[in-house]
Amino acid sequence: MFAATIEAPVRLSRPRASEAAPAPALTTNCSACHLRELCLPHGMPSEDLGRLDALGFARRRLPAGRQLYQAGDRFQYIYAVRSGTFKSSLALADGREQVSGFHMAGELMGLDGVAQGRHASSAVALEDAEVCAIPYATLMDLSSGSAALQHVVSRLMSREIVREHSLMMLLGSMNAEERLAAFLLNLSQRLKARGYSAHEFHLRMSRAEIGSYLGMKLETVSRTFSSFQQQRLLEVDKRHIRIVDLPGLTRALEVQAH
Amino acid sequence: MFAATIEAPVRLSRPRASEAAPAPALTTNCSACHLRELCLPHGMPSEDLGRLDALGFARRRLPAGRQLYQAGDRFQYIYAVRSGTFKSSLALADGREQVSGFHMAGELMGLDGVAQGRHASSAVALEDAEVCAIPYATLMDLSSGSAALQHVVSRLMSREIVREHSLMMLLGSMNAEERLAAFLLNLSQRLKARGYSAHEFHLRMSRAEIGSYLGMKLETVSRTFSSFQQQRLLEVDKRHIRIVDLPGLTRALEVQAH
DNA sequence: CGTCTTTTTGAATACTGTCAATTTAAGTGG
DNA sequence: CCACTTAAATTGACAGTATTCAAAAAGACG
Repeated sequence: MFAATIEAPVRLSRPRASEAAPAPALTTNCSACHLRELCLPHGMPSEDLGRLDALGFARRRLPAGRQLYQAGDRFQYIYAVRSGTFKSSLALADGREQVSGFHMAGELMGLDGVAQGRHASSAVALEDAEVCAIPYATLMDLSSGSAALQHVVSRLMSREIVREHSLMMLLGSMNAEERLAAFLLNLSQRLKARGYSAHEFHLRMSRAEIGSYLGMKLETVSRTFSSFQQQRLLEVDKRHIRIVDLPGLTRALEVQAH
Repeated sequence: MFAATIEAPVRLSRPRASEAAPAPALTTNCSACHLRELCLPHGMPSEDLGRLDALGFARRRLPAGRQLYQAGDRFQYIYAVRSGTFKSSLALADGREQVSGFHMAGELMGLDGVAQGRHASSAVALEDAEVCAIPYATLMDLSSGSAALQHVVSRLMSREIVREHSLMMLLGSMNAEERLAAFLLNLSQRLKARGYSAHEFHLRMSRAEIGSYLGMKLETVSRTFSSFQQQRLLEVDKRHIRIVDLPGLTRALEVQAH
């Protein structure tokens, strides 16, 4: 059963070419997926890939702003982003939220739910998006028969730990310029890995969301963007970013005279 | 093979009652361990516990200040703290370090190494300490035959993710007093869970290490301790801490008028 | 076309960091 | 046993960075 509080009615927009398929709406075939090198199947031998295919993960479309899951919801699925961008965030006691990550195609969400059997964070689509819903229990069953799959899952969790390490480092020891530079360079790399331009892109998140993620106020984010522009490192037009001086931006990260 | 750069010669102090045992020096029997409810075996059915016992994890003693592993070292073991306290830390490009965690009896270290096959952080004993060295590959082999063990390991990794989440929140949205209060309350809880006083304890780490962990300078840590003392929340004598007003300290966390 | 949200920018404030001096504790060696 | 050295912690004064409050401009959306 889906957790009723969050699993929004799946609005399959324009069921294109779905008449022929016998399966209920869209399911995923990992071995044929264009994201396979970025996603769960990465580094998996083809025989195990076949087993993943057999599961046929259901796809879900979400319009911009829709929540995928919420902290406290029963944990059943991990989600692989197929398209669009998500933010995940934690709620503080007093109602504030802190953004804990942004996720794009091929990245997994929801691994923090394994610990308690309930999601520890919430995930929201920042633009129209699509995910694969991977039933965790099924994945575990499958991986007990496959050392390779087991390792892949463990490695993904560990990668999440490492990712958070670097964010901690950022939050614990960098100033505003270093934080924003790190953020932009990270985004740039991930976009490049997905075949997009590393130099020019559109931010899917607001200044407030960036600030929340980086541990600074939205005004400071805005000022830092302006400062980078004055330094001729960036050209900024609202959410459209052009990295003019990539080495310079990288230096903003390295030259830390703390 | 042990990674020669870090695996210090195991100095088995006083091999007590080891003559009779055929196994090389000290090994662990999880099912009889006084830490079993806090450590890896937590929540594991007894049959799986038996399998853990069969592995007989080697113990290692470390004097204060000795490194257990270093970032970049080949990843082979995860470590369970038996006694003593550890800090784990990340090295920054410019040589600075950031403390990413403190670990005490029953807690696991090294899970961040799974991702790359190399340790992503370093771990150092803050006082004389002892660990169980758990060979990761063996643990994986074992868990492919046991769904319960597999779940336990996954849950532990996920718990690490959640733990880091809360640290991110701390670093991203709290001021100095809130950070230190959160740190002390967390320590207090963990000590209590281990049968120690929740109100009075001895810090194993320096002001600089606390500051690094909390994303503030050592002087600010010191000032905040003094401030808590003036507010009659704590009594502080160097590293000896007495929590005088636990509810008050908790309020320092909740009353965030940001 | 008006409303609402997002972003930018300015000015003043607050908090934390920096630099420096002092105290205390812990070790070292004469 | 005491002088000496070293490391850790505290405290003060000042500087610098980020936050807060406020206002205006620019888009986005219905």
